[in-house]
Amino acid sequence: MVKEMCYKLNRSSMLYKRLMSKHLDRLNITYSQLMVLRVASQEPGITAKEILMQMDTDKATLSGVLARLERDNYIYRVKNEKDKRIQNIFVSEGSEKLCTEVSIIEKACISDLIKGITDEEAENFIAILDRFIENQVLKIEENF
Amino acid sequence: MVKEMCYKLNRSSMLYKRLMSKHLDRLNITYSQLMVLRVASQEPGITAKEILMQMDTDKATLSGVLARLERDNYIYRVKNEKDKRIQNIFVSEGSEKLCTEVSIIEKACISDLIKGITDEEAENFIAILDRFIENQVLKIEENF
DNA sequence: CCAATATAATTAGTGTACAAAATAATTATA
DNA sequence: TATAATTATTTTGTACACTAATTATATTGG
Repeated sequence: MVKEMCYKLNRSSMLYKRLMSKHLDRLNITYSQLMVLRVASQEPGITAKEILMQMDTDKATLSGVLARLERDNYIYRVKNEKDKRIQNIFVSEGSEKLCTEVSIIEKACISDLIKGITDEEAENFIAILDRFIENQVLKIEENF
Repeated sequence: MVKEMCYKLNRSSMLYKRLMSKHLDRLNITYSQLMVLRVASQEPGITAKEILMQMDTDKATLSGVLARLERDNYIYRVKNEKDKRIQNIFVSEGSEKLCTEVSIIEKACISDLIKGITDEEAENFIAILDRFIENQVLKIEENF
């Protein structure tokens, strides 16, 4: 039962990435990059560490994503003078526009995915998923 | 709402892979490899094409997974004489044992994940997830 | 029979996830 | 003040997902 749940969660996640990337290709940005860009645009001067805390991803992965965002001029980084280990991250001009543009695409992209699922069902679904995720986090922490 | 669902599905999927890979590390096999090995062990002489049809993954990805499974002696491949484009896949001795061993680990690993979720809730959850996945598949096909 | 087409599988290239190690700068401690 | 520990980030190495292109073989229509 749980095995089935896990398998299907994985499958759904894979399908979502496949679907989104098809649409994002045209804008020359990936889903992961976009997620980071969104967080960064909310808080000018944010550091990699702070992004990490908000996103529960891996620091090495984030490092790569930031490098590619910088390479493609979506963000720029400024060395912090007080603490030279830190770089402050700022989104470039136009990145904000890109974010809203993507939001529109995302809406269109996911609009049909709730077909045949009522609001109540979706709510119950999310509630159970939340509990499941909580259990997963606990289990991971317990196995350090 | 759907956006929240998608985000959480991704997160749960990521956590599951993280959790499983921690346990599988000891056995020197990855989750993807295991999934393929399981399918292959069900049907001796299966071809890559047939595995693909059962698993909805990418043929290039599968090619890599099979190469690593062969490299580590979990499977071996025999050129088909009738159609030389095809290789028939067989699992090596001991792979069956590995599969059952992993099943035990998997059970222990996911046992706590349903805590606080009743059987009925899990059933409803899977039913909605199935509908959601169906919609995703439709949407992907529609955007070719 | 042969050129066009289809099929099975691999290769090359990009991006992502994660572990482990390295680097560089800061802070705590003896 | 020298040394140790911690922190922020990058680098390295492995595995995957996906796209596009390629290789090798089979099949088909003229």
